[in-house]
Formats: sequence, structure tokens, C-alpha cells
Amino acid sequence: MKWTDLDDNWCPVARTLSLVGDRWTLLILRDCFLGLSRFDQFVLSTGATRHLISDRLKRLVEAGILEKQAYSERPKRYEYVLTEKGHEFSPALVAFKDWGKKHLPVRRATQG
Amino acid sequence: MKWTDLDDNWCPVARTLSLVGDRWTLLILRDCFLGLSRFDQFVLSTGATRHLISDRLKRLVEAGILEKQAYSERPKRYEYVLTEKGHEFSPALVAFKDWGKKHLPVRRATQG
DNA sequence: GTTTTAAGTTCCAAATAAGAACTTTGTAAG
DNA sequence: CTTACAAAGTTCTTATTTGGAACTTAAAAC
Repeated sequence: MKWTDLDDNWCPVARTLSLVGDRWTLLILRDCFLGLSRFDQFVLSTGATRHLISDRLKRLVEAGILEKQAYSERPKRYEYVLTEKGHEFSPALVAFKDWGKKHLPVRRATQG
Repeated sequence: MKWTDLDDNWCPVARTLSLVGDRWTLLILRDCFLGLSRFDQFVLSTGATRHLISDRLKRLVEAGILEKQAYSERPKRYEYVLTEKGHEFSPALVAFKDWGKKHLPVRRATQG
């Protein structure tokens, strides 16, 4: 079964996962809540390949979670910002953050 | 970058994702909160392959999120139950559920 | 005119996942 | 004892996804 097949599952958790249920998508969303909005920022911050970031941003825009906005006309440059729908996803990330802070302490320093 | 490399990331969200940040793991956890606990139940309920379920359960046990408990001695049979650490993950799933209910209405009926 | 910056896309090798069949350990039925 | 059944995995082969580096496009800066 492909994970996008979950999009019509009876369970709202499964439907949510069909959209954002992978590591990089959620990491991109985290970045958005931290104020990042540009392609290369996501690449640097997440450590994912450009290919993946490209694909996930497309998905998130299609889903109405992010919005592509021009921040420069010449050269044409776009950034990705959270929609209202996207903003309302914050409780999930906060829950992840709280759980991680409590149960997964860092063992050595890294830059992410 | 491999996603398990996120386990020592400075960000608690990233660390959490390194453990549970994939579709099937989160679906298994949902099932646990719904009261399921056995291998074949997870296979049926999630629609994932036995291989995947096997792998993810192993990970979750190693991480101390689930506990393998014998429910029959002969034949030896085990079930998987949430630990305290696992139980404390519920706010994240509740957030997913709420978001899904609000933003992703079902289009046609399915069995999951 | 060469370098730099931003936002992607393309290519190929490597890793992961899908799907079905098979294994193991034991119970119950004929 | 031989067949059937059940639960919990494992194994196998094929398909899909991901990783990593290089390339593209468009304009500005040097």
C-alpha cells in the first residue's frame, strides 16, 4: 500500500499522515514555524536533498498548507509561507517538541 | 543524510522525528491508543506489509515506547503495549486527529 | 565577461518498501 | 499420525524512493 492511499482513510490521523507523515515534510514545517521560508534555507536546515525539498514543498503547496509568494520580481524569486491551515498545525509540532525534550535528551552537540 | 542521523539533532522535534517520523510508525502508535496490541492486528489495521510492521515494532520497543509482553506461554505469544513514555506521546496524535478532522474531510468511505 | 546567488532539475547508484510465499511453534480435529 | 489452523514473524524478488553531486536558468555584482 502506498502512503498517499491513506488520504481517504476513515481515520483523521491516517489522513493527516498521508499528507505530512514523513520526516522531511515535518522538518520543513518546523522550519516554517521557526521563520524560515526559502528553498535553500530548508535544504541547509533540514539536511535533506534539494530533490526532496522540492518535492515536499510542492506537496505542501498543493495541500494548501504553504503558499508560494514572490518576494522579488526580477529575478523572480519565491518563498514559502504558512497559510492559516498550516498555522493550525502548530499544536502537533509543539507536542513533538515537548515529547522530544522530555524523552530524548541530546547526547552530543550538532548543528542542524 | 539518513533520517536516523537526526537522533542527536539540537532540535527536539527532529530527534522525535528520527524515532517516530514515518507514516507506519505513527499509524502503529495510533492503533495502540485505540487498544490494538498484536502483530496481525497492526498488519490488518494499517495496511502495511508484515515486514514493515516487524521492523517498526522492533524500533519502538528498542526506543522504550512499546513493551513486548507475553500473553500466552505455550505457544509463546507476545503483544505490544504502550509504556509510560509511549502514553505521553498521545498529545501529538490528538493534534494530528484534530487537524485532520478539521482540514481533511473524507471524500469516500474506506475501511482501514 | 566571469563569479555569485537563488531556486530548482537531472542523473545514476544505493537504500527502502511492496507483495506474496514460507517458517516456526503449538493446538485441535479426524 | 496426518491434516488444518492460528499467531508471529522471516525470506525472497521486484518496484519505488532517496541520496549526492552536477547541471540549469536568470539576473546582479564585480
